[in-house]
Amino acid sequence: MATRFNPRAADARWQAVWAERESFRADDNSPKPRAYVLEMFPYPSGRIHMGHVRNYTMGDVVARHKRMTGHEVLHPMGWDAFGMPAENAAMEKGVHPGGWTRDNIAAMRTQLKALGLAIDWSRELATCEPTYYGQEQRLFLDLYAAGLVYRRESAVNWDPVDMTVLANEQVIDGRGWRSGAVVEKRKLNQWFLKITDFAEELLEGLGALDHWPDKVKLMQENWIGKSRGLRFRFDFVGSSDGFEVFTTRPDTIFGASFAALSPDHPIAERLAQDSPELAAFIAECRATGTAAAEVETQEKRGFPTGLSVVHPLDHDRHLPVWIANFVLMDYGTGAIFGVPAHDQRDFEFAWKYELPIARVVAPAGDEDAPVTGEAYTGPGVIVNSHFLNGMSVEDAKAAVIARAEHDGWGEGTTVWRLRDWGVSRQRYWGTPIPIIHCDACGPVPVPRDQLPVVLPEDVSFDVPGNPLDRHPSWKHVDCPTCGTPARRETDTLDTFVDSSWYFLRFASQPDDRPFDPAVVARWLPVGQYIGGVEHAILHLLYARFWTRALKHIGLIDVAEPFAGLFTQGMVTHETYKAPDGRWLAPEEIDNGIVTATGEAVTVGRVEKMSKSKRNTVDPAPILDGYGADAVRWFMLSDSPPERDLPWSEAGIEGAWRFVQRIWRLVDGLERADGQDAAVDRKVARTVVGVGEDIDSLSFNKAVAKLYELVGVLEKAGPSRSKTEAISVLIRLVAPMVPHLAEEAWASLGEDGLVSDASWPAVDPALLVDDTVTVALQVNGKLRDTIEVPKGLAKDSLETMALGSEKVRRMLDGAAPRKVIVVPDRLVNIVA
RNA sequence: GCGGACGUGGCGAAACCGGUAGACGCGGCGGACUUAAAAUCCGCUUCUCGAGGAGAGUGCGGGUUCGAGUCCCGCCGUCCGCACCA
Repeated sequence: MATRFNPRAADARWQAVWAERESFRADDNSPKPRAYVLEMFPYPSGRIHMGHVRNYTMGDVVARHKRMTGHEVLHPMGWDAFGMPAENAAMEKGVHPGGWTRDNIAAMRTQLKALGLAIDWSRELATCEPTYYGQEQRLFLDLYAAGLVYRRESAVNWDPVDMTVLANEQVIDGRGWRSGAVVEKRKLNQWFLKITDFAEELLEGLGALDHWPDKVKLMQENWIGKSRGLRFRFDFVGSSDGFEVFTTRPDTIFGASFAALSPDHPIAERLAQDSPELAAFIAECRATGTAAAEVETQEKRGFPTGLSVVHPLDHDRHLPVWIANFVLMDYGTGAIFGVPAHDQRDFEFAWKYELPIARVVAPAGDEDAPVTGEAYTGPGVIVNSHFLNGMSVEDAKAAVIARAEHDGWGEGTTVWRLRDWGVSRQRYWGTPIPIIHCDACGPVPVPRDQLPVVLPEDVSFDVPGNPLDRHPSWKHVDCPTCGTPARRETDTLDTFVDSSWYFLRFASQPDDRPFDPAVVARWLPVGQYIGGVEHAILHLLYARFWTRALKHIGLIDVAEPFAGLFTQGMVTHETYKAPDGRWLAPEEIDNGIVTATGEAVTVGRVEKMSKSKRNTVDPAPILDGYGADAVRWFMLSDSPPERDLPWSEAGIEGAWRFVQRIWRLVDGLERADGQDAAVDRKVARTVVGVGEDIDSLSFNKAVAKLYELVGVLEKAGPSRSKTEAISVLIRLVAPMVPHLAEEAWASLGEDGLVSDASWPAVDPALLVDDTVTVALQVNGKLRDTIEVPKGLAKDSLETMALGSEKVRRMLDGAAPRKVIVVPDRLVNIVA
């Protein structure tokens, strides 16, 4: 009597067995080779979404496969538990961020466990617990002691209603995303980490990351933004006073027709004190948003200071000094020289204010052609430039730098786009910065024996602003140095700090320090890290920096935290619209009709699941209905893992059918003797192929090979080969559909758990085919195929090809002009 | 604007080093089983014409080659990242 695989019963049963046996506990002292498999830990929003399911399924397949191939596997899970949503919930619902977060963690832990992940839950951590963030405070103080942390005044986006700092992404059209209030630029004292000290290292280090996607490495390279150029000093006419500029095009120095300062430049601010017009201009520049695309369309504007500077290579030439809205204070020196002929921004500026546009670079033959319409940025030879004339652009750059250094007015230098990492957040739900401010002693680190600095529980969110700042007692402490009354730092750390070292804490979590370096050394670097591309820059760069900083101060011995990185695609879904244009959720629709109203539905593009488009699918009911294995199988099927995966009802149905097909093979197995060579060969090829596909994370290809094998086994008659093949099949699918695999393993009467089984061995002889199919082409077009023994000689193949009836018909009596024979592949006859 | 990726059936996709394009899955069509449905099984499913068979075909236009989805040149389109970076 045929039965069905029933995930409702099986999933929970096997999950309980794994938990009880601690099957996935990682042993720090194991003699086996180690594999650290990690997926980016989730923010505990309250429910898992399909993106989590896909991410953790992929990691789980890798982890389980590594176990089967003899590795000691570390595959942990934790919670990126600090951050704004908890405070927003507190404000909206009046709940405590801690309670809200911990409830969410409990709910999501249950959901993740229902996926049957091979996780070492004994290492679970949450960044919002003092046991974690207290250790983070230690690391922060270590970096502080090493001079990698500093404090300075910096401009921030300030929301005057919510009384908080906003990230650039939270400023929409110049207004706070929550309050809608017009955002102000404010200067606040903020803590910074000196990531720029590591710019060169972080850039160079990318070169050794062979198992990272090129795309991510390139994005980081661009973000770090290394530029070589010349930094030099302009003196005001008749004065020894002046300012520095930076350029990557010193070769165009004779084409300069003006100098420009950023509106935020100290000289501009000084001049503004005596000039209300300039002060007004600067205020206008600051008012217009620095955000996004509006910059592109924004007009170049300037304010003439009336001052001039001396050209360093021609003291008789004086360049007017402008304040210009397109000069950024935080790149280079905040000042430039303008070469309108060869820089598009300078060109637009010069055009508007009628400044000279002098060509100094020209393609051959165009030496005297004026530059019109747009700046010329192409290659060429230097012209109109005294001693540079006739040089290439590259030679001229070197020559000008050499001259500047020889004469002492400038030097070749490197400028970075990367800026130091501001980590201060004026929020409650984050790691308290372990610093005490004393009027007499300045900022003083909290003594180690007073760590952790724990967040107070009794806080309210009924008024805007930082609850830590207005808490009646928390911030009032005595100075650790002089004992006089002092104040705690009330800012908390950016949550990216929390996620910059959690992978170290997973490897080792002693009570009295952040980690044991010896144990960390055994596990790190992470062998395979998996997560979304949205973290390609910030998280992955910060984690690289933090790891390097810890190595720099001697706490660990690894420089790069993640040896292998994989960025998976999103889970997408069709979108639906009602006739009136409102978005419809999938469950409101039946067969192209809105269930409630009978209206026709317009099916829109397949897009990333999002609340606004209402095209999300909650994994929970799907897991209930189909079980974990069908969901996992679907997540691995069809789409390559780096690409988006369109979710569909039909797709999950297909996965469900396949799970049952495997079960029927096991359930309906008739044991018999006798060999089936074709089955043996197919099995051997599949074992090797699936193993390779999992190693390269090509899960969709592994899935296709498994479908093929199942198809072959379904058609094969009973034999010893088939019986063994089914046992092999179960081991091959075990990383993907572990519950079914355990159930089948037990049903087959195999020993122990399939989770502890080894990956099947293969007889290499079975991988070699003794016959091959050879294609016969005439003029490159396929006309026939022949089965021949592998390795058949060229002349035999040629003879057979010319003997083919279909080939003869195509040749129509004509003698072949040429015959190309590729043994074991094809014969091409050129007529 | 700069940088990058990608473009293959109705859909998701495969195709190792230039060598039988479309494996595998979804959907669709036809059939079997059944009182019926579900489940399951079998066959067909790139397009065009057709009895067999033939022709076309990997975004478009060229090129290299006995042979191009794959290599080269030029377009077009989609997506992603950065965005006044001197």
